[in-house]
Amino acid sequence: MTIRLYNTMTRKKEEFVPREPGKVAIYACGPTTYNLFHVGNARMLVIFDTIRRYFEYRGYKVTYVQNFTDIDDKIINRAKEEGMEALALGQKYIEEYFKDAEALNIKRADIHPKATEHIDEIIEIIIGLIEKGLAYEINGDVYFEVRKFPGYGKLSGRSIDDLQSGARVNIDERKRDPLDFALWKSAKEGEPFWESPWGKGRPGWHIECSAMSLKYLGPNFDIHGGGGDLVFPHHENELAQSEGYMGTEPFAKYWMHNGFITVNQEKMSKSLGNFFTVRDIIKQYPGQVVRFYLIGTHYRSPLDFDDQKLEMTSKALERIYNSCELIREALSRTPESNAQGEIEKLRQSIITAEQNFVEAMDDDFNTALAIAALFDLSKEVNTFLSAYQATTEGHQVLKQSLETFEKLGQVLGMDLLKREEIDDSLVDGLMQLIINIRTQARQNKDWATADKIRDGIKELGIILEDTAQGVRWKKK
RNA sequence: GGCGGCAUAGCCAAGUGGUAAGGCAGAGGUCUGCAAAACCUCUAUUCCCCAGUUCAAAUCUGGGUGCCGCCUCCA
Repeated sequence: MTIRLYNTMTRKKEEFVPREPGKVAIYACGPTTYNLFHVGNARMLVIFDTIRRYFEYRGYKVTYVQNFTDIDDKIINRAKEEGMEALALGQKYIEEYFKDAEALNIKRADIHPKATEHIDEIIEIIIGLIEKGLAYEINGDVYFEVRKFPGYGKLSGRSIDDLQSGARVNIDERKRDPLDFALWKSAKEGEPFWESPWGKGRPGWHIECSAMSLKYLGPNFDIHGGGGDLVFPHHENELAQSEGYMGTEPFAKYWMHNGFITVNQEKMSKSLGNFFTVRDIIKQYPGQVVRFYLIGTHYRSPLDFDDQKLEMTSKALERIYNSCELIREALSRTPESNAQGEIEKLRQSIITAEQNFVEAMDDDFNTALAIAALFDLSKEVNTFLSAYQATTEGHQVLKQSLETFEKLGQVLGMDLLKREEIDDSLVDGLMQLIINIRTQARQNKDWATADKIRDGIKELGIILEDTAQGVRWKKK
């Protein structure tokens, strides 16, 4: 079985054949660091993190690079508003980035390069492009000449003429073609700058990613990813520069793009202002719920965001948490070696679950289907448990199912063995007290008091469960 | 104007030729002091509409309708 993935370049699912056997080199365009990131950004981050985890699970040695664009117009403007240095602002939001990423269980990339730390490499590529006649300088600005690169438009599936007919605004008379884009921008008064052969200035957006991906992954690396809105112009331009500079193709073997998060069916974006930051959402929902929600839909489909859906996701996830908890409770019982029941069936279910999981993920990372395999296993486990007499052999297979939940969960970046709660030690303490009082009442068969307590705290959003192993409580 | 995507139950969502996964919500039952959790059963004769290809279509083709994205910074 091999992994198949959808390549934006060919608009088809293709079999994944790595550049080097057993290794995968992935580059994903990360966010511009002028703000806290929102759910839309989170989707891209979680998806590529999951893809990376899956390759690792399948035994590949992965090199995952995710950059930060830490210098550009938006950062400069934002810095002015906040009265900060542009570079310091970029750095600040990089730090904030890691806090939210951690909440979503997004692993650190192997390398997190920053644009501002690769100015030399960028300049070197621009020089090369000018030498090859693919770029030209005008008064300290350097532009890439799209007409000189024959393949321009191949990624986004458009011709230069199509693009021009729909071009909106902003025709710079100095450019040879309206679609020519900046490789180097001369610095205006008060802007941060670096020295270059064309004077003081800073790099254009697209060239940064060419420089960083080529530096860390080399030519013809495996997967280049990002949000669907980067296909044009960002990735198209990046491709043109990189292949033009290298003189070989392809720059990247597979291009992967995720669909957008929408709000009321409209794309969530910083520019529309209809965004929710991860920082805000995780005040109400654990990061694991947010992540589970993000991978509950295939990565190329649009995903509409609202509270109700997080609520549903939270309930669904609860099902798996419950299963794992039931297993652990069962395991805490002392096994008596006797009858064997449905052990073989459960053992088979574990194998089937993992097979289905792999099959789903192999098919263009179908996380939604992969999750269904976990639900199936959850059901099998619960069924097994409902008539379980603790046995040594039974314990063994239960342990195995628990390990499967853990392992496959981790591939998705989920810790299924631990229900994540928003911590609150005061509530924990109070709950212990309340449960003790209620238990006392129940022992006295004072059902009225017991029910009054249970109904009362339910109003407050806490559910009590009386189980054979004791009282459990959880937030609704 | 150009390019691309999507349309599956009350809701979310898989499914690219073989007769509709999974989750949430809902109904009934088992269990329980009563609940909850868990388990069992049920909940789309049908996949936006119309034609066509085929023994066979949610899946392929043509034509509609509706929604969305890209063509400007955006994951």
